Amino acid sequence: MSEEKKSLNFLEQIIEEDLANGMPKENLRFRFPPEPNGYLHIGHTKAIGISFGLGERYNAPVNLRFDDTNPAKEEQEYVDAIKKDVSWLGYQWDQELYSSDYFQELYDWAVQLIKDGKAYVDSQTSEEMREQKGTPTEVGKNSPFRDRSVEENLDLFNRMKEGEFEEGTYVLRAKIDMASPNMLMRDPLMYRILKKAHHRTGNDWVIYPMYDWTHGESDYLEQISHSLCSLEFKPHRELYNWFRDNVYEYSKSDFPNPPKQREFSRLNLSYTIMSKRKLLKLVEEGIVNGWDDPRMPTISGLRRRGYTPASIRNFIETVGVSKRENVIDVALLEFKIREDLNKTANRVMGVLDPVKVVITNYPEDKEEVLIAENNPEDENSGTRMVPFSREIYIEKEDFREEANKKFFRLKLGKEVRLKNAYFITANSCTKDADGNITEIQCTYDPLTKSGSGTEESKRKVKGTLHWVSVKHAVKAEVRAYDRLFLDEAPDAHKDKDFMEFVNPDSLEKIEAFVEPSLQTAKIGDRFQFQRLGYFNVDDDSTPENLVFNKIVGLRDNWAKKK
RNA sequence: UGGCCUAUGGUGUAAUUGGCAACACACCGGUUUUUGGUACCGACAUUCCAGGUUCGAGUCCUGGUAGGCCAACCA
Repeated sequence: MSEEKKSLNFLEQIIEEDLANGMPKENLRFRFPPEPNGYLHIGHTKAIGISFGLGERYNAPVNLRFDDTNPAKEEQEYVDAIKKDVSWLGYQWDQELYSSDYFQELYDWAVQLIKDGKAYVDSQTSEEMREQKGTPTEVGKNSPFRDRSVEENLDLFNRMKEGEFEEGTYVLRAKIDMASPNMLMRDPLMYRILKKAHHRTGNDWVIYPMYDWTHGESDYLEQISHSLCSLEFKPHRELYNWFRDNVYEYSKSDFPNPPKQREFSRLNLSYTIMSKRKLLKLVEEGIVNGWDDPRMPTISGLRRRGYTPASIRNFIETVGVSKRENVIDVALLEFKIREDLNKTANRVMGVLDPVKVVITNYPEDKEEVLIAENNPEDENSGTRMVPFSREIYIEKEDFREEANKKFFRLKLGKEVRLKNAYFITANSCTKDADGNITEIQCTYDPLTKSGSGTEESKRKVKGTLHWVSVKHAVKAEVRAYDRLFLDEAPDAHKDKDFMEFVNPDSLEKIEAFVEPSLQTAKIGDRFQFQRLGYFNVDDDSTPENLVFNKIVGLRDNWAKKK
């Protein structure tokens, strides 16, 4: 057993240190805590991969906890989508939990804090409170209601809960320090009145706990050992600890293990955006056809596009974890799906931009069935039959009347190999009135049949073309995608809105011809269209109208040099 | 008139914690090839700057500089 020495990332180092300092391994417990207010995207996959990855590494449970404290933005639809996405990625959570499950417990602890003089009801407007809050460089001022008596606070808080007051009239605040250099410690809100139905608790509650109060205590109730989140929550850590330490005093016998929050940098991907709010805008404005549009960086979009869970997990793994701002080149993601599909996707032939080739010395009515290897990378993938006849389609760009030596494809007087078939030589071509080539006349060498073992079939030629027999071709719609944004970092411009960089030509619908074996392809099946790229069968596809998505093109050194 | 965080090739992550800067992607060049794919080989860095400690510094110290986050009854 050769142990590959893999260096630990900083989170693993923290855990190893805790373990070394006496934390029992059984205490390790993690969580992934999405708010069900949108669809998961590739950025979330990093957070998912970190916490679930740690769970796998240390054989520790990982909870899926929905952070559902804002009924105004959350919906069951999102809960369902998130569960589907996490499962699809191949992760199994220990318990499915909801912050809303803890509303009563949270309320009781809040009452306790009030009794201890550590929280108070404020009756100012949000504007007034904002003014008193100060700025990062100026200390804040105490609220005039900061010193209300415990009795009055208790009464008010209870009446808030009972629904006696309108939204915006009262809030519960933690009494900490209005002069703290950390804005979050300047008497943060714990509860606000929200008279909205919650997707799980319905109308049971009209006061809802805020993130900071909820999140840490949910971690605590679940006895999460390491609460991992992204960097922007770093300033929240002080408050996280304040709440945690105060509550700990009330309940350490029931919940002996205080959790700790640690932060890592979130994932950014070039040529796209990673903000639920902005992604929602693309959906709402019809820039894309929904959250699962194959151009979206959402998990559901990537899934529909044809990405495999393995490719995404590999991607996340090689991206790594650190605390510095980063932008990952989308080329790495593309590499990961090619790497996966190269080994697993069967090869087929499809012509996206066809021009007809007539093999003039091939008998009019003759048809033969050729044997084609499904996947040269996989011995067990077998072979399939591909029909051949006198008339075939090839790609327009695979023929030129004349071209230099660097052009390995078909040109007049030159011979190329047809993949799995024969060698052909172009003799002439016909054009329409505009000079477009409409047909190419070739002759074939009958002795060069692929797999026949003849000396002729082993001739070396520079070019091998993919093709589809005209008579047997199956029509299919191919959707080819370009990046959704033309700028490398569309939402990083201070002076420009990300919408300005939307690529108007990110979707191209192509009427293509594919080989007949694809007639029976099922939704989700992935193929390599030889020489073109990887494609999958889209959800819209039917046996009558096949629809393929282009997942990603093959690496193309020729295109680069042109 | 602040607090906190972060600086290693084009990108991202490493560096046995003070000992030959490594891996992957991208880019460039080559070999193989019935995919201009795959595979394989090669090229690609004065570790943000300036001082200091040390036989030895990406790592420690001092001082700068740059970038990020923090003023929602959002999470």
